[in-house]
Amino acid sequence: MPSARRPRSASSASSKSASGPADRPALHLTRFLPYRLSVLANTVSHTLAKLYEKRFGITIPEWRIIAVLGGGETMSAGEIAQRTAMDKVQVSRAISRMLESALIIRESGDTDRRKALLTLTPKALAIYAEIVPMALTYEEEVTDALSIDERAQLDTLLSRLQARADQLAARPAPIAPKMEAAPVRED
Amino acid sequence: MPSARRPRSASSASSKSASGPADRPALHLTRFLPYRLSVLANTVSHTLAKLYEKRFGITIPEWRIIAVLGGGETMSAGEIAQRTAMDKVQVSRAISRMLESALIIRESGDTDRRKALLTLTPKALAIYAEIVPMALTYEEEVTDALSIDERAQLDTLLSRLQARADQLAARPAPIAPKMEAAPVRED
DNA sequence: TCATTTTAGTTTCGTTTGAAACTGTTGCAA
DNA sequence: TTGCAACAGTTTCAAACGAAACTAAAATGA
Repeated sequence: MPSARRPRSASSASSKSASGPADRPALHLTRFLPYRLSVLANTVSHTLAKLYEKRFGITIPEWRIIAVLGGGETMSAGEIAQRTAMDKVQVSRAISRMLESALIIRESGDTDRRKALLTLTPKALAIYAEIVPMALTYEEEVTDALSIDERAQLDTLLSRLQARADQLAARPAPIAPKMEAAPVRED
Repeated sequence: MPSARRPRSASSASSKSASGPADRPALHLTRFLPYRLSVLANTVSHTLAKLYEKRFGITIPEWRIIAVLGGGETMSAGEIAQRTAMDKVQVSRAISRMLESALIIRESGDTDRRKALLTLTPKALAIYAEIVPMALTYEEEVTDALSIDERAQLDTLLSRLQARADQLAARPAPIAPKMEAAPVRED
């Protein structure tokens, strides 16, 4: 059943004559990996976020920061950005919200005053302690849809895909802007 | 190797002697499914979006609409929303952008004048014809990281997870505890 | 029939986002 | 030293978003 293949005959479709829809490559969104990933990730994130947003009044970025600092460690905003895969703007904003709500403490670094050292407050650690079981429970509820073997497969697949996706993302944009045949541009 | 399990108890090496951190559940973001899905989906979507945003000046929602109407069909905004998994507001806005850039045509329905019938213009169909091969190529580049068997597995796993996630999302929120103040004690 | 509810889609409003510009700090090198 | 590039974070600004309110057109039903 998984062998449902997509018509992959993209090669000869470049004709502008557009007459024969026969060999026009088609794309079914519901089978298209980027779409599927996006929808799934959204469903999962939103469901989870609702659980803790209501309860603790924190957003996804704040939750992520709490997650990486939850062990009580101290780190810089840049390091948080790396570990949470958020960009520095997002981290900066989340931190200022958290400063206001007393979830985080910022101290100026001694050696390098550009880097601020960030640590969770006890209040945030308490949230962490409450939220983690919720999060793990939800994760388990989702993965309950899979057998043990499948969960291992999933782990492997996601890692592989992420590695490849990172690689492709790092690839510089096609060097030639290829404006030739700009068939769609009107202004 | 893929069966690396998550250590469900914190790494006991908590330097603080404070209380009993021994059995405090920990969560490593990099192994947490919602996070992994979110990062992967983002990487993939963004990389792909860059390919066509630059080239055609369309956004992700617009691309999705083009994708579902690319066969030349006509459908209502509501149907588009369903098929693209976007909400009606998002669809409405994407459509008005597309009307401005002459990518779509809106006709009032005969039988039901609430429903507008939407069809792509030739210009949009041309974009579709160009974008689909790009999109499929990108998808293949990503899935090249997987064996044939693994691609089939991925298909299965994603479907299962989506089904479960939908089911959990539909579940009514736990009887709103909705504590207004101090859901978390400070000490 | 006329009032009410439901459905389709749009608008509004406050928030969130991302890219780019900006501030302040450090490292480096002439 | 000074001068400048690189770095860490923040701010700005316009676009994008989501929830809820809104308009308009069916459907329901009394």
